[in-house]
Amino acid sequence: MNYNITIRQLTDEFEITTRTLRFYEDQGLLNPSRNGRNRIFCEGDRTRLNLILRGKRMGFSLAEIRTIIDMYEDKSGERQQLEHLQQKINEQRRSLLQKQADIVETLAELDRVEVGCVERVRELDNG
DNA sequence: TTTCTAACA
DNA sequence: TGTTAGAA
Repeated sequence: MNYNITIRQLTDEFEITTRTLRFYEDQGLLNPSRNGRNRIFCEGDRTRLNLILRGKRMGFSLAEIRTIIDMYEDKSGERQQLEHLQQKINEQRRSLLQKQADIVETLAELDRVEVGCVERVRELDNG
């Protein structure tokens, strides 16, 4: 039921590096138990890693992911946890849409400047 | 061989 | 997060 796996097995399974796992631990997203100095990961850690990776796919920062996961594991107040996650999702969506709009604007500016360049070159060629 | 910590051309 | 040196 409750198995222990090495850092290697976990990195192989999720295609990440040991450095990444240790980094997540440093950031407080993971806290595997220890066998002496070596890290021992259990099912809970594996589930947690899944949530971390999912959070990354949604574009959340590790700090945001940490708070979300901490709430997720806190059995009390599931409704509040879900509402918090929805709020973060909305913020993320708004942020991405804004970036998308900014890029569209920048692209349009590039087009305008390019048109100016083309016109000026024609002037030089003609006169 | 594997994992760990710590540090950074 | 990558890479790597040196230790356990």
